[in-house]
Amino acid sequence: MSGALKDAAIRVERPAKTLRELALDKVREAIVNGYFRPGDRLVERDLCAQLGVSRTVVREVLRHLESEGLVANLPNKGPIVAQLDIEEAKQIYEIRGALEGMAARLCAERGSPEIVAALEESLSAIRSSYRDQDMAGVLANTSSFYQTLFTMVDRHVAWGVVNLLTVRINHLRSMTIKTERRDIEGPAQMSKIVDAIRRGDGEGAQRAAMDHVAAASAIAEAVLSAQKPAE
Amino acid sequence: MSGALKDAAIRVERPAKTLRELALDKVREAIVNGYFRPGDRLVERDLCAQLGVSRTVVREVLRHLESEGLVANLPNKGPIVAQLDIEEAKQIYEIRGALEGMAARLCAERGSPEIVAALEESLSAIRSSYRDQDMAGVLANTSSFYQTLFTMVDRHVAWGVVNLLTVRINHLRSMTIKTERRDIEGPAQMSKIVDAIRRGDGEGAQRAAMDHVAAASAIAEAVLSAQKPAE
DNA sequence: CTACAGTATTTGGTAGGCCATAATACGATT
DNA sequence: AATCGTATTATGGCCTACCAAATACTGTAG
Repeated sequence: MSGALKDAAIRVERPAKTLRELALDKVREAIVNGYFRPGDRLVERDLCAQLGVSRTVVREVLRHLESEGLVANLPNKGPIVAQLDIEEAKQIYEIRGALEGMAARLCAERGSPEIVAALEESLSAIRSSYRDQDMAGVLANTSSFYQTLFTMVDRHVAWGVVNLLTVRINHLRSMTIKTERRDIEGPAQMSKIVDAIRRGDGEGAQRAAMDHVAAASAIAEAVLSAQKPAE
Repeated sequence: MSGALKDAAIRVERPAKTLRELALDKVREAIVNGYFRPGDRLVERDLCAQLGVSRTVVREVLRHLESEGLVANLPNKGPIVAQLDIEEAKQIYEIRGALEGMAARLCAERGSPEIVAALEESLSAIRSSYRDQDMAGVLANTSSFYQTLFTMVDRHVAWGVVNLLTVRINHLRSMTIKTERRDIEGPAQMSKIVDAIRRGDGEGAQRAAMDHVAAASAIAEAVLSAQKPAE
């Protein structure tokens, strides 16, 4: 999102986000990075106050988040932040494996150097974020790595699906990347994906991508089952 | 939608569902089976009148359908029924291939006879629906075939994703199943999936599932590109 | 200490109104 | 007649206020 507004720009202004979209982003973010914890009730009127908007807007936002799977609605009790159980998390990782594997294979089969270059750029950004202990940066750059994987072969729908699912496990992601040695192994696994793509090895690229999320899934499972009993 | 309401006296009328959900289903159905056509504007106040509910409800419904991809929102112009372009449809079929292939493989690897039995039941229901020219039945039973595939190995999330995507191409589905010889080839392809599962051949099951949606995708593409120029 | 009645909270849903913007119709001016 | 404002309308976005029903809470009477 660059602020391009120079010459020849018939496009004068930004889409002017509606209040609703602003609120949606705010609440989603609040959930995703833990300001609202799983199981917390999301009382409409409280949200109105906190966001400074009307119930109309809040209700639409809650509906939207509900269909994203971030919010669950107990009948006659109201919306709460969805709880992520371990089984669901595993399934989400599995689906990501299938789709990212597919995208990786397509990238390899296309065999365009631009793809490899773009992926390598993201990858090195990830490595440097790890060096700086910038965990938010790691997440963002990992995301852009995968975005490249999907969009370079024009798989926008699949990318949308992956994104939709990913928000639901976001807090897991931020835990997995902080685990021991993940700073080395994570990029190494992703590097394998890139290597296979460079070789034009579709099968290998797919396997490497699936291995990467499988590893993440295993870590997530360990993290989840370690913290469940404590809670 | 069965009209079961007679006996069972206690069973008064427990809507369980909120008005909102009722309205959501109604509108979704109206879109899915073509009462509202792609590109049609969905004017809030008109919908209020047609559904007999308040704007609040209508707006929530529209938001929900928007996040399902059935409705698009033009800034400053309002919601319209989403247009399905051919590229997007192909991507949806591709994703279904990946996920249904995954599910089929898992079914084969589990190797439980109940799965095979359940799938065969759906399959024969499909065949008999074809015999009766009951196209709605074909769709419903096909859906239940795949539902079995996913839920028998507890992949509810993936099934949810497939469902989400499927509504967007529903009218394509209803056209593909009506094409020449689809009454024979469709079930034959699905039968191959079942056979592979029975053999415990994960690889084969995956391939068969992917072949089946690939065939559907090819037909859909033909149908779409045939009707586009006319329009 | 329990049971129960009353009270508060909160959702689900309704009604209606206000404002901003886009499109369209309608003039008025040249 | 063609063009250039200017009402009007339609509509989305947003708000306030209200009500009914379900749920949770609380204090009191027995």
